[in-house]
Amino acid sequence: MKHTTIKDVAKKMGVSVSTISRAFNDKYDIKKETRDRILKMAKEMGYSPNPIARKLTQKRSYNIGFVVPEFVNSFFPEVIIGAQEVLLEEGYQVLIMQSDLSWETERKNVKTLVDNMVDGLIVSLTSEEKNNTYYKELISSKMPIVFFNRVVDELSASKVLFDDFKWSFFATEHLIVQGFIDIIHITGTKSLSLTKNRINGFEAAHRKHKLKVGEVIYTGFTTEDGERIAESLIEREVLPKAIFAANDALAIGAMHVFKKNGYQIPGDIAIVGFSESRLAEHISPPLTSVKQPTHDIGRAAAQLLLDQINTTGVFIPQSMVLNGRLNIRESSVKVI
Amino acid sequence: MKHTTIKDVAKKMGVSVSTISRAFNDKYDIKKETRDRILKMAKEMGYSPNPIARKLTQKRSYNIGFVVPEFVNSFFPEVIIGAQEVLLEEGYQVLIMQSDLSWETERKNVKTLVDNMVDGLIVSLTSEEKNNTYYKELISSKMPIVFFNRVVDELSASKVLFDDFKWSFFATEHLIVQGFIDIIHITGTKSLSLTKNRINGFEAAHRKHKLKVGEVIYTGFTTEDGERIAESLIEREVLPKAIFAANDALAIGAMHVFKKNGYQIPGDIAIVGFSESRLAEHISPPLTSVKQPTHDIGRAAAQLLLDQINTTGVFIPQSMVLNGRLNIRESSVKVI
DNA sequence: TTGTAAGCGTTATCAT
DNA sequence: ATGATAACGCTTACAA
Repeated sequence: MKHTTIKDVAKKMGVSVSTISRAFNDKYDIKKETRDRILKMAKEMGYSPNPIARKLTQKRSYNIGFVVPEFVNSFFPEVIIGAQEVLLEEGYQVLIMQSDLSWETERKNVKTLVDNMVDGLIVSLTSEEKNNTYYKELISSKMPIVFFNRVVDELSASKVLFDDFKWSFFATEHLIVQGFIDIIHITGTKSLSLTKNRINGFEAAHRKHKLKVGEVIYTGFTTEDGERIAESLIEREVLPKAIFAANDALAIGAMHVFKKNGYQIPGDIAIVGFSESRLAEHISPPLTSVKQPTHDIGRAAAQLLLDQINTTGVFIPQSMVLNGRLNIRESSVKVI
Repeated sequence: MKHTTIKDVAKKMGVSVSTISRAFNDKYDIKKETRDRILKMAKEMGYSPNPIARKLTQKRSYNIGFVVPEFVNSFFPEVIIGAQEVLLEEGYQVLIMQSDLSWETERKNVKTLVDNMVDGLIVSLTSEEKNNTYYKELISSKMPIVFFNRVVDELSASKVLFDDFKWSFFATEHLIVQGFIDIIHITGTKSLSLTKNRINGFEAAHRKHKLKVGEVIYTGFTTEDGERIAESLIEREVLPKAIFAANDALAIGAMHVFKKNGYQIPGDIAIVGFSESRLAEHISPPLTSVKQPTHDIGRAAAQLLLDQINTTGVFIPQSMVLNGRLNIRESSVKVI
């Protein structure tokens, strides 16, 4: 089964290749009648323009590249689905690549996508330091690109953001209001600004309530990291009264260890997570967590990207901040 | 920042384009010395061959397409990561597309990937009926392709399988041995053969133990489906003693509803899941489930695909069946 | 309205 | 060992 080419169709119909081409690209003058005839014949012969060849002459590929640091947690898949909804609607296909938390892999992924001439990119960084000059060049080469979740200020591109400071503040304040003092914040990669913002929110809540600012412990972002920290906490003389974790995986890992060691949650220690995962309401006790609007983040990123793609003149990068919600569940509610 | 082309380099170095080309494709005769000189210069100028143009003349793209029905549950992401491990090693990039449980989207995804000239495809079907003739044509057009998880016998391609019958049998037998009789099996899409195989295993275990075969209830594969079924079960006069769910989402949904209505698990009703998810050991009570070797499924699929890609003569499709494990946890252990 | 032919960035065949 | 040039499948001035 050889691929039918434009020439085959042209020959068969006794017209020139350009006529065929025109039939497939509405913008040229072509008699409606002949166009219909060509399209019909093409369908019969199973012909459709080879996108590779098309890309070589044109600019557009109608493919969008989506690069995420990982996708085992449902956060990124949910964002992707949101983006895909609006992109498919507009006739774009979404090519997804995951970086396995490695900036080298991320770099390769972006390169592959760019080489494949995607019309735009939606990216969440693995690192906020490593690929910056690369992205700068990419941006100044006019590649439409939108960052989300893990972004860096320095890059002048559109961004979809979440107010980590604010929601971290609310989450912490919730614990304080419930009467838990002596709260520890466990968080992941130090260098990410979402980490910094969450820490700032954590501290601000303490200051507002005139409390001594709680300890911050750095680790990774996985369940295993949460377990490790909980174990080290248990070895201490006194346990904190509450833990505010920078994501649900961390919270769930810690919770697991505490329960295994006979501690009551929230009785002995209360727990709050962040970026609510699917597990939150199904684990025991149900986990209080900050819900990010994953779906909408994806949709917004896609929209911003389309705006940029469709802008002919100079494009001014936009930043959008989306709103969240604190879902209060049993894990953080003071038992009397 | 225009893209540097082969001509730019050729002109700059005063050699012909073919020499440059040769330098980048080892297989040609070229003096080592000049090749090194060219490669060095190319790097300086930031030149690398344009893969689009390359694809137009060659066959290979060194891209592999990966199509999954969904990826919110961690099953597919884990498989992808496994496959990516071996593929990246071999210099391939992995383009992922998700079909959103729609066979139309799946069809478009595969087409996009094929149009982009991927060297091979790894696919898990959304439906076992819908795209068959399409895949048949694809296969007979010599596109290397490996199916996994959701496959159809009819298609003669390599497959990575899991012995659903066997593990369903074991899971059911475990419940029987624990003393639970009156077991109900809830399962998803009727038309999938993995569904049928799991049902067969469920029934075979009953027959082996000379028990009346339990009821089978069809629904979808989501947490919400599990919740709905549990509710309808509660409305009945008598509750079954145990539930064997065809996946963890279903099990967890059902569990959630039972707990909310005050039923003890496993006291009032025992539960077993399938395709162990991350949640299994973190929910309460921890869920007994059949663990599939997700990682290895991915690796095996990738290996099979590479074998096919690297076979010059006729390729004989291979099928691999991977082994699982029944992780017994609290949710299915008889309380005395 | 349609055809001719140059060009997109490579690789591959044939000379030299 | 290297250079010229056709070819890959398509788009797009430019002509007709």
